[in-house]
Amino acid sequence: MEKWQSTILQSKLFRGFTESELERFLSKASANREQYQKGQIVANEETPCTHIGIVVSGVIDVQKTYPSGKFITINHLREGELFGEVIVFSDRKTFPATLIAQTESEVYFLKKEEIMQLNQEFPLLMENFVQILSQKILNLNQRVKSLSYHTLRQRIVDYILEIYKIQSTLMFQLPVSRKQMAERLGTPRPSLSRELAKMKDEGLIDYEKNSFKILDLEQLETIFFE
Amino acid sequence: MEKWQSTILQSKLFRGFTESELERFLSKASANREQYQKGQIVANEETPCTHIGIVVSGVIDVQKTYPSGKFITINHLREGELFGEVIVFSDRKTFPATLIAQTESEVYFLKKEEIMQLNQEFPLLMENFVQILSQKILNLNQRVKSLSYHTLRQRIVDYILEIYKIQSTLMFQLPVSRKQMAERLGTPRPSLSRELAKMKDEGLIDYEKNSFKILDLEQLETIFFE
DNA sequence: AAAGATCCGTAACCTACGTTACCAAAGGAG
DNA sequence: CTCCTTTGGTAACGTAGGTTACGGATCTTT
Repeated sequence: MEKWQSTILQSKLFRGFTESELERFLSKASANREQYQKGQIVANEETPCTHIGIVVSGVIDVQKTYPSGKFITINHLREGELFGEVIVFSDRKTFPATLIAQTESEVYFLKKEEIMQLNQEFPLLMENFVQILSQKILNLNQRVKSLSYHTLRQRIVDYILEIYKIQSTLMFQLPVSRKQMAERLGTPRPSLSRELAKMKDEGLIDYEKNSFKILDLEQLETIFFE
Repeated sequence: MEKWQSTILQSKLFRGFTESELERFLSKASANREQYQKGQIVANEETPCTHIGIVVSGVIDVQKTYPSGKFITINHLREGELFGEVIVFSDRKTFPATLIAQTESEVYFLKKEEIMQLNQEFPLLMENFVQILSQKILNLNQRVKSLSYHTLRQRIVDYILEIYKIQSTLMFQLPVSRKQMAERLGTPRPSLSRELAKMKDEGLIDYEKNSFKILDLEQLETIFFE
């Protein structure tokens, strides 16, 4: 089995495939590999997207362009990673960002229609595909949730209640340092300290070092409604 | 064609199906409709999710429960709406929230395995399914983007640049009132006025009533990097 | 044990921006 | 035209929380 094939085998799209299954699949799909030089455009923003791509080798940058022409790199795609999987089957049929080879790269392309066709013979492919999308949604939901809190205290309470749910006890050890906790909550450490102190003052929680205790669960939850 | 069937036909999952196709589909799938009284639980939080549900009649509330037992209703599912579609194929196999009938309701269930099987004969089903997920991701991305801005000015600039992209001119008419714009940006109107005035002061933009003019595009974009 | 280095809490300061209030301009309705 | 409602600008105030600085505690290295 060639190297590019084993790379593809490791992508989430082919999870669970055996080597022979993959080879059988590849023999039925149209051979569609492309090479890119460093700096070469793989796909331009607003360009139609008709294939899913799997990075076989190299690194591909995802760049968002601003009206003035400046851009920022918002992601790096490495070996085995996918792109276009969200776009091909959506209403919006064009790339939301530019893909550009950061190093010399190779990409395997899989046409939308082929995925649908080969589906019968390789149901696992579609199952993987759907799972990739589902997982993405769950992650985004999580992200939206934490971004939706508009006060630091809400994020703190959310975090504390999460631990409470896992450990099922009102007294628990904080599994991380203050510094880590602050990072996780996306706030500077002094702000976290201050807010925790305030909450202790108000009798909502108590703590000493990393031993925490929830004093007023009901009250804690009310802050989500503010 | 019975009423419940035409309701299902209007759900996104069966978009593009003809009546006869749907009937053929339903005859091959296991008949799986359930009735619920008002207040009856359709699915409990943290309970395994093995089916996709389509609301045939009535309204079903989606409720998130807090540790203390209190809950909030985060969504209402009406006729033709889906649930479980994100969960069935993901790692997390359990419901993230409780489903409870707000009125007397009926639900059509479609087993995960059946979707995969009937896939060959009804490829449109899977295509619709994938499209539903894709669309959801795009919406969530949009949501994350706008939530990610942590200053009012960033949201304002994002909004202005959006109009600029559409109209492709540095001078344009604002298509909405200040009040509407403020709502869209999720900020009180006085805050918006103040910030706009500040930006005019700083020479970034100019405006008079609803006639806007971008004076320093480069400078405007830099605020995304702060 | 001494000397850094890292972690944590506290306090002072400052900025963004929500809130409220008030007034002017604009648009309808009589 | 007058009266009233809606819309928009401005200013004063309050608060959350980011920023910086510092001092004490804990941990590590030699």
